[in-house]
Amino acid sequence: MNFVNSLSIEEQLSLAREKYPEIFEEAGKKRLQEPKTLPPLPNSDKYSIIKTRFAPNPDFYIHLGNARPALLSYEYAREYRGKFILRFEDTDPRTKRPMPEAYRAIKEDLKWLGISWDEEYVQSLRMEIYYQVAKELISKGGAYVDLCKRDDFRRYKLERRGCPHRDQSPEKSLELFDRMLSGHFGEGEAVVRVKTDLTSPDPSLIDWVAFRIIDTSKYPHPLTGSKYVVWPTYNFAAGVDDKLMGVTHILRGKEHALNTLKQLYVYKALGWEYPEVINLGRLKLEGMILSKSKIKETLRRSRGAISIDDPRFGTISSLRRRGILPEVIKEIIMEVGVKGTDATISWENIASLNRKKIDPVTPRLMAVFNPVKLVVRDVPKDPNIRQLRLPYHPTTQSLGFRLIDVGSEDVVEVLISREDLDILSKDGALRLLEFCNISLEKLSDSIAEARFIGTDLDQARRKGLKIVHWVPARQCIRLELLKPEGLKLKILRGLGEKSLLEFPPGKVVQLIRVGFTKLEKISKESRKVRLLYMHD
RNA sequence: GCCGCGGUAGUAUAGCUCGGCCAAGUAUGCGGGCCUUUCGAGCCCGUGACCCGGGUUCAAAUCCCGGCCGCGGCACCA
Repeated sequence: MNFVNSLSIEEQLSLAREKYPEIFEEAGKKRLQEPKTLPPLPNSDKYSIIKTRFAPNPDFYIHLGNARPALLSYEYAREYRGKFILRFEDTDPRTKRPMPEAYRAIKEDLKWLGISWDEEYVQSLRMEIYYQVAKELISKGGAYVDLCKRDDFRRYKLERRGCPHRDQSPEKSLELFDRMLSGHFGEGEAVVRVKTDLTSPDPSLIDWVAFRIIDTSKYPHPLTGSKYVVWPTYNFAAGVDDKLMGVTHILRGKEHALNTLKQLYVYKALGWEYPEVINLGRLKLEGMILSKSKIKETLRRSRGAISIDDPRFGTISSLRRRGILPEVIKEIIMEVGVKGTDATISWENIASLNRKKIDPVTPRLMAVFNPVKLVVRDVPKDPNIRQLRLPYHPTTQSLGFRLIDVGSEDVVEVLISREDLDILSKDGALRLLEFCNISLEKLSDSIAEARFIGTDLDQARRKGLKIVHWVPARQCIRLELLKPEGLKLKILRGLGEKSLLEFPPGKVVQLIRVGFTKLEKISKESRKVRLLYMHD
């Protein structure tokens, strides 16, 4: 061995090749691409049926970051032939007030992502269950009702001492709990605390709050109104539900890492076993807003001018509007994988995946921005030349074709973009895509004139002519293209083929040499369309 | 302040558990070529990374220690 390492790499390789040729054959073979698969779940054989869950707070719409735990949880449940649960965590009617339409919107977004669920729960409808468990926990000495002022408790905690209520009997706490339930206490006057290790180095862990009082006459819950005033905190409700619902594997954002430790105290006190936990890193979407609070603020500031599916947001509805296929989102999330590292998803990557999928089935049309008029002389008055029948896609025949008639006048007027006119003036000639080759005759501020020199594509190739898109001046429509650029939303105005009017709203079309776009609004009467720019 | 997690090309990821198949794979991006009536797609070629410093070892992306950087959490939000 020592001898081997004293050789150069080349010498080592050739020596090894001589002695063990089979190793090298193996290595050459496994270069093939493998599809991305999920790593196995920890301790999956411990459970007879694998159960995962996605537990959003319906205080807002979900975004790409939420799609990570949702999609992975769902995929795992499927792979292990287990069950997947959807659970709405809406136990804070005060600071995270549920948004009534969010329950529905989240389900819609999940369905669009291809996610279906076997069970559905709403926590605010399970209050009696939490009360029940709380009573059990208190009787077992795992929790107590604390009447301390918030600041007083903090002092006890920082000194690593229990507050006076900590040692009161379970009976006393149960009695106080009943008084909480009956509405005897106001906000901040009483809480249920879970007994934890007082010596924990992390003070936030110590005797955390499991229930607090929320005055629902002031902050009614959208589903239960003012019926309840004692509300479980996230850690209590989620922890208890995961056990009660038989969840075996929890996939959630790493911001919950500490919560696992908190909930463990409840589990220990009740003799439960904690599910397997996988903490996931956060997702960012390059150049887009994902943060709930930022989206809300932007929405508020726009005063109704923009909506939740604004293309600058990373919400699921925005990606859907942007024409991104759900399977692309799925692929990206599978690619990012099951781990605690944060990832910044690049828009280029999403666009590339999406493009490859839609390209073969997307009609291609022409539209011109920065249009300038170009007069073409000497175009033969041959219907074969002047009446064009153009396929929507060069290889996908089934997409059909459209007719472009450039008219029968002596001169043909077309519009090309300002940038392409520069090409014409520089090269002296170019090819109008699918139409004819032209050479420049006259160019001034007010007029651009060219001459027909043939329809032959091979001629254009031989001459190295650039091929540019165009629209006929006599029959074109106005269009507006909404294009997100960073955090700005630009509106580009241009002219396009009239056959754009024939598509239904929501149709994705490729504007040749511009990019993929989605038709959002079509007005046949005013001969105008509005498109949303998707990606190159 | 305290606690936790993580660091492989511009971006994302494979490899790290069990050190040698890694002169580090793949996708995207970028550069070039071919093909193609788009600046799209396809095909081919190229570009570019193991956070830093020590240690262990014949051998370290992989194990150990220290540092640096990033991210997350923190007390009646979820």
